[in-house]
Amino acid sequence: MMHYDDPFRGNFDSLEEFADRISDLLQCPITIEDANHRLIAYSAHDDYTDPARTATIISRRVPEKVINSLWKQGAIPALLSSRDPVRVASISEVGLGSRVAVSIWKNDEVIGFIWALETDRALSKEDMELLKKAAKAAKNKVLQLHMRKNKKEERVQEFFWKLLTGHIATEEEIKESFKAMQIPTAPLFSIIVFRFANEMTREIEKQISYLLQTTQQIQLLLYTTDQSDVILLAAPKTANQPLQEFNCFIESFATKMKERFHISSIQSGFGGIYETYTCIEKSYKQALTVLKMKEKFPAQIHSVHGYEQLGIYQFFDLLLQKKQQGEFANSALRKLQLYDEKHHTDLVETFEIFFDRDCNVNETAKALNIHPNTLAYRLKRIAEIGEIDLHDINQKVKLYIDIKLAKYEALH
Amino acid sequence: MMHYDDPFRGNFDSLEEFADRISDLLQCPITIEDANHRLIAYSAHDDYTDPARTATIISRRVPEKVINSLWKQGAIPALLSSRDPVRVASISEVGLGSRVAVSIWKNDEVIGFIWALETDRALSKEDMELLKKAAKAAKNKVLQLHMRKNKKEERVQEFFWKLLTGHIATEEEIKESFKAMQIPTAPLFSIIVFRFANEMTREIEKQISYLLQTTQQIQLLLYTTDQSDVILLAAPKTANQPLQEFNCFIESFATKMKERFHISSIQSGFGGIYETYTCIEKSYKQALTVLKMKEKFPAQIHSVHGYEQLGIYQFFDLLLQKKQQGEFANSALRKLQLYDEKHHTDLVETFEIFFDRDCNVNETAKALNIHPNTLAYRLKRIAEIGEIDLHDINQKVKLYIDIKLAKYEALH
DNA sequence: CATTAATTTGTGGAAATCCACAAAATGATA
DNA sequence: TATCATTTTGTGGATTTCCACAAATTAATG
Repeated sequence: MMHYDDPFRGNFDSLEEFADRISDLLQCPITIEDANHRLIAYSAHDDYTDPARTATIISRRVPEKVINSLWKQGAIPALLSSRDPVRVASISEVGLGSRVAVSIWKNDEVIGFIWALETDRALSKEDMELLKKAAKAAKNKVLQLHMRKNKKEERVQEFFWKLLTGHIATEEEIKESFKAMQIPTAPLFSIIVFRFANEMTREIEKQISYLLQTTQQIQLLLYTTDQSDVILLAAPKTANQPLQEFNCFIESFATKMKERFHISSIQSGFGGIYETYTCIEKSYKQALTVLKMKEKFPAQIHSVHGYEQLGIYQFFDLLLQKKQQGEFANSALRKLQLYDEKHHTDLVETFEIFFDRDCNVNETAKALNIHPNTLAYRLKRIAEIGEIDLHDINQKVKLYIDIKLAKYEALH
Repeated sequence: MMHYDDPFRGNFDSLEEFADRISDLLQCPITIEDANHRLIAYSAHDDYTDPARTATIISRRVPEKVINSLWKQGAIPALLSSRDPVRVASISEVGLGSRVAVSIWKNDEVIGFIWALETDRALSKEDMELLKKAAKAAKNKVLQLHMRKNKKEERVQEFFWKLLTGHIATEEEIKESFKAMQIPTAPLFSIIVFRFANEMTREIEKQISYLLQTTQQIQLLLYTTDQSDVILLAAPKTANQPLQEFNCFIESFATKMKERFHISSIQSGFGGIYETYTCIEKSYKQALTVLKMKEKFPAQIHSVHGYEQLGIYQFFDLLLQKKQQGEFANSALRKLQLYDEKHHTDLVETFEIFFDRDCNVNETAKALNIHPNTLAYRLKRIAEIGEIDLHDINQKVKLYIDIKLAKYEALH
């Protein structure tokens, strides 16, 4: 094998040609990916590749389970923190053979990776050095793609915000724009919003973007950020159980953010699942409603992400408006509140928890740390003082909603 | 028809002559009233007038029920706020044909009205302009009368309608009027509405009036009728149990009407109980809401008269609006409805009755004429098919409300 | 501080609910 | 018509709830 000072000096028409060159020099299959593990180029003269590489080439991106393994096992973190080649042991569970990888850098940012599969021999020190040089040489080629994508992204982002704010009126106009920007369409979709505890740094944003681009649980159509919110237009993979798919995706996203980046306390919500694009604004608003309600009623609905699962809290904004106009007086609640204040009792809270627990005496007593008979006594008093019939579901539900509504109002 | 610059330039000996002049120009019957709808003058050359006009001329005042209709329908408010002619669609219930009216102004005060009946043709733009000129020309003549009668009290019924339609803005103004008309005031009050099955005859109206005047269960402040409704402004005798007092009064009123006059099937409702008179309009609307809800949900709330006792049905109008905008999708309900339709089952109804009966298994089973175990089985199926947790009160309440709301929508 | 009312906890038995299982009835389908 | 899945009804026993009563504790008041 000959070693020039710079074996990649020449001009290459395409990255494919470049990949083939590396492959020739190292005598092993080469794959080049962008920062989001999308396939950019691969060498063609190879007679053996492992299942992971095959799948990557077929789907033009690295399979999610492979990415996950590489994260867990530490390869990707290493590549993101060092400019030196990294050897990756084989991971048979995901069909990944032993390989060496190096990251492609532009200033302080990773913009891609080169992978060299060790088919029949381990790469030597010199080979590793060569690979490192290759990464440097690939920089400009990859950068061009990167730049192009960035420019396109900006246009797309603006378009997305138009959708979110309802500034494109007709379905056709939207569909045309989707086509023009080569955004895939989907029969069903919803807006997902992730809300972080703090405003995101450039760094975190990149990591989130990475996670989203590489997920395969849902189909990501569009994506943008707004201060501490990450907003997605996402489609379920199948039309069968969209709610569950979204929920799974959200859960796993939160888990990954925690595991990989130690970012926890992410709140999330998604709006209604629609089939017409003019509903995007509505879905976005509903997603925001979910987040708002989670903030106000963390105990009741922390495990809920979908607008539909909000249940009665869906219409609390509406009710609050009316309530503040002086409608919906509830003298039962007023009497109970008065009594509570005067006698330092907790009748209102007792009823609230009682109803929260599906009117189950034992559970409620446990939750309140009181004897079941005490609860029975209190319920009797609630009926007397509030002059309500605790077997009349209408009265009960109204009182419950009014209690929650009062809480909601107080937190406003 | 000739159009002078001012066709009313000449001097008229009387307003009758003036009315005839307008009638000649517009080729339609003309009536001139003062601000209190007392007849001042009318044209004589007409061969057709509608019942409302006939009655007005005979009694020298516009019949109460006609005034009431005009308030409710918005014609009088429009005339009081604009100097332009207003077209009033015919109101057949009170024998009022289509007409155009214009108000007569002195500075910022309305001192009278001119009515032009559209007997066989609609008035043109030019005719309307002419009418407006006539109103200006009539000012001085009417003013003379107005001055003479200025001190005379406004008629009570019209005042009541102003209150009911929210056309008196300030509390003080209302209080002054109460004093001026020697209507007693009360610290608390509400609007009660009785709705009869048919429009009331003069005879029945007299009997009702008698019953109301002589009751001592509540204090009757004001009283009017509107087609088949009797509308009261009533105050409780004591501030202690106003709700109960109203309920008792309503029950006993219904009983008496039945016993003495064999009139049954009276629906009744009363609005919120307030202490400021500016809430009269609100209380009236709430009373009407009670009646509307009783009509739609007779089984649930037939024994309820007060708005507060409506419970969750208070906000059904609000929710329906949102529902029709495509919010509040409930996939659980959709699945259950689908299943019911496909398999001729009654899962939705089962859940509805179950929740109606406070989730009591035995009672529900009895109500549905099924074995308690059958109910248990159905509930299990409801949980499975609707994918809901029957111990999650939020999901249950939401499903219940959505079922009732769907019923409400269907009845609309 | 004594008294009284209101609240909490404890006990036990009647009533109900819940649950598992089985048998019977019904309905759809081929 | 036979077959299979679904639905309804029945039975019995473990568990829970409901209710009445009583004792103990706490709070409020003069």
